[in-house]
Amino acid sequence: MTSQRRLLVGIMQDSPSHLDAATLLAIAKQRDPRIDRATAYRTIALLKDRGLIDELDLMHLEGEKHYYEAKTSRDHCHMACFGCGGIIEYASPAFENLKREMAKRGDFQIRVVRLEVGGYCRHCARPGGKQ
Amino acid sequence: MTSQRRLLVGIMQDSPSHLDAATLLAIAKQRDPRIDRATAYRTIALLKDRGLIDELDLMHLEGEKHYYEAKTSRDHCHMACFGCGGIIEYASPAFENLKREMAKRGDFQIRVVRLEVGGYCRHCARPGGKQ
DNA sequence: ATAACTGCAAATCTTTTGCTTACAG
DNA sequence: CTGTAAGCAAAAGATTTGCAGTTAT
Repeated sequence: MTSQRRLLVGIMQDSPSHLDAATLLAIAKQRDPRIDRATAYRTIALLKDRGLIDELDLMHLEGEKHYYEAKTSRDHCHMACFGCGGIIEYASPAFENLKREMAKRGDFQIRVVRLEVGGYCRHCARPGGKQ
Repeated sequence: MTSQRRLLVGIMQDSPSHLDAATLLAIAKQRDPRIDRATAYRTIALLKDRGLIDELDLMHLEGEKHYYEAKTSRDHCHMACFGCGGIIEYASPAFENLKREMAKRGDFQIRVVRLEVGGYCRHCARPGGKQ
């Protein structure tokens, strides 16, 4: 792995939030101004292929871009609030069970799982809305 | 709902497969040649807001476009095969349970759920790959 | 009337590609 | 050496927007 790739992976691991390609590139440029967009995108594609990062859409809350996060040991889902734009991560045994069930009953070799939920968080909850 | 919207919804309901915006537009144009791209996109956005259709990415198997399907009574997940490009739909009580659990334990009013899985189907299964 | 919908053309935004030079094993 | 990676500039693809004219309530 080259230094540029290490740099990009490091940024993703360090970041507390989910970064889109443009933001990731901007941060990388602070440390090495000549990193190019193409390099960022090519590296992202490569890391995604190797299963080192996950790609998210976060319900396209702000445009069509994608977000990335370093893969963690435990898969988790993302709940995106249409009210405040916040992202809540959620992991549970029930999610693991569902994955196992899909792999087995669906006879499918799972490589990537993406579970995203859109709605309203505790603070933005709508009085009327139940589900 | 205007006639154009009815037309677009009708196409989505009738289609056995998942349509992207461009294909949807092409089909609609066969019936009414002056429907414009903008109308298709605006209608899609509106239907999505009202919860009448679901938007899918299908793991971006062929580019960054989105796919749409008329909302069904039962949420289901989509398994996209990296080998043959096929899409398998999968619904199960375990999925429903997970949704309930997320809403309750995460204290979240769910409006949209999108569960997409990428990997290899029965026919494209890789000898070595287990998960 | 008043508000919502449409077509058309142009713009925007994100991501990808071709090509040449620079590096790493 | 030989293949892979990086920079640069231009292209491609999907979706959105401004505006003027049309339709529906």
